[in-house]
Amino acid sequence: MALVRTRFAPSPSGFLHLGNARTALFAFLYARKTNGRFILRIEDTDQERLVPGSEASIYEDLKWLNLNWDEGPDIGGPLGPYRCSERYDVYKVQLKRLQKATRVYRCFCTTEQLDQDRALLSSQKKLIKYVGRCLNISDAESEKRAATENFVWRMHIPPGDPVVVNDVIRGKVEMSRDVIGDFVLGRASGVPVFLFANAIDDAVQEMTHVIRGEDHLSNTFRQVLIYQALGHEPPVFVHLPMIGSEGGGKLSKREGSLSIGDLRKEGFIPAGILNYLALLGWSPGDTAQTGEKFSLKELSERFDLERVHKGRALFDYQKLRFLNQQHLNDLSLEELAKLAPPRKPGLEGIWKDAIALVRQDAATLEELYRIDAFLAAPDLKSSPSATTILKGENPKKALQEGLSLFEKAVAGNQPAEVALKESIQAAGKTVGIKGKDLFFPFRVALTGVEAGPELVPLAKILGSSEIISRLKNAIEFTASNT
RNA sequence: GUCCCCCUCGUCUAGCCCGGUCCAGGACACCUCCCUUUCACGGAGGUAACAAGGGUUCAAAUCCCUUGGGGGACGCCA
Repeated sequence: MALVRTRFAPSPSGFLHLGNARTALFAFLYARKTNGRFILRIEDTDQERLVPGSEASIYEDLKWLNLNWDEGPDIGGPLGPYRCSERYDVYKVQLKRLQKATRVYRCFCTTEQLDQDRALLSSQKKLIKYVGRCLNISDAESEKRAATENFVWRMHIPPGDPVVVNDVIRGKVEMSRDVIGDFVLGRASGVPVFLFANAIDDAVQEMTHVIRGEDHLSNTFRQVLIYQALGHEPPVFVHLPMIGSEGGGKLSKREGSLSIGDLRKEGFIPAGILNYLALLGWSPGDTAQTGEKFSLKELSERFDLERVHKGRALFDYQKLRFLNQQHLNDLSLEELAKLAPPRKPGLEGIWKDAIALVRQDAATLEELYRIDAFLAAPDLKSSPSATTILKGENPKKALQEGLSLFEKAVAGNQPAEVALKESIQAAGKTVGIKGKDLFFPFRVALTGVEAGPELVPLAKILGSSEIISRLKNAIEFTASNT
């Protein structure tokens, strides 16, 4: 079997989104699985929609995800260039070939005319396609008008057998020729439209598998017609189901958090995102036995096109979080600290110990920074927990007793964490309280809240003088909190 | 409107091709309990689905048809 070549062909008109990223992932996985090649091609034929910087950000996001390509605009390759805007001469040559093989004619219709045509057809509840106004203009007249008028090249589709697309996921799909209108291949300037450039590039760059979103399925019939006219064997088509948003609608740009860049900012890591994405529309089939956690390497080994779903899948933030957490658990404290370094000065020395206290809770790197709230002294006045817990005689007495015991203990060179634990227990005995009645006042006094990391390890990080200061503050607070 | 595609728990899915082992299995979320002097983590349970209706068959989630619902396409966007 020939070497598998798959490609990811984004247009540099925005950032890499989840849907795109999954398409890239599947193309990548299939190439890796088959020891083939994964190619990146930038489809920048529409200069108007080009967003400066987006090409660079696509590279960055793909690299961050570890979806590395074997050929591409930045690294070159044997069948380049890999940026459509640098391939206009290729399209011109192929357009000439196509003109010899089939009817390709100039269309002088204006945008306004075409809009009117479509509006009319729509109101008549008819099939919307090109009405064929310019189809019968003679070659001589066409030539003449081309000198002064703007035009596009259209490929004529005469009646004939239905066009067949063999799709790995959907099977054999047919479309009648008469619903396919004469479509545009390119502008007078030589700039092709997507449909044409894309088909040509896939053919010329010897792609064996075209893996892309289902939204391209209806384009595929036109592209097959181009392949047939040119005498190219069409690639194997793989149209992936779409991803829908949590509410069931489109996964659109308005859901800003769904771009890879934003997910990265939210503290998701590549392994988690990739794992989640792979399971969106595909399943290895035996997850009841194996579980659902897979590394990129495992995915590369297990992936297959046959098990890709037909129906669309809805994005589920919770599950993304869950899988991200699973992969976060694999990271050592060193790695975590490197990926999520302290944001406040002076924390470098204790940072690893600090994040160790919250890593169990954290589904994202960002959630590691919850520890910051405990590292800073609490503002008891604005804490609802302090107002309710640090009330009455017992908590006050316990804190006072605890503080004095703690001060003695640390003066005797006892480590802060040991001193705190023993002081709390001793204070409880003296005052005659235990359990939550005893520990909650101390927890709230030290952190301001009732829920948080374990107190004793936290004490070790905070150090004795900080604890003393917080306890004093809390005692002071109890006096005013009546 | 026309064409194409799709439809198993709330969500992701296994099973469907090759009907019986499925009064449908797993995971996320949710609920309960255990662990825990907090929250979480972890552990043990639980609620919850074959879109509907017709066929075919001894037997249908699995095969066929119809209806319904959803998505995509119909650009000098990709």
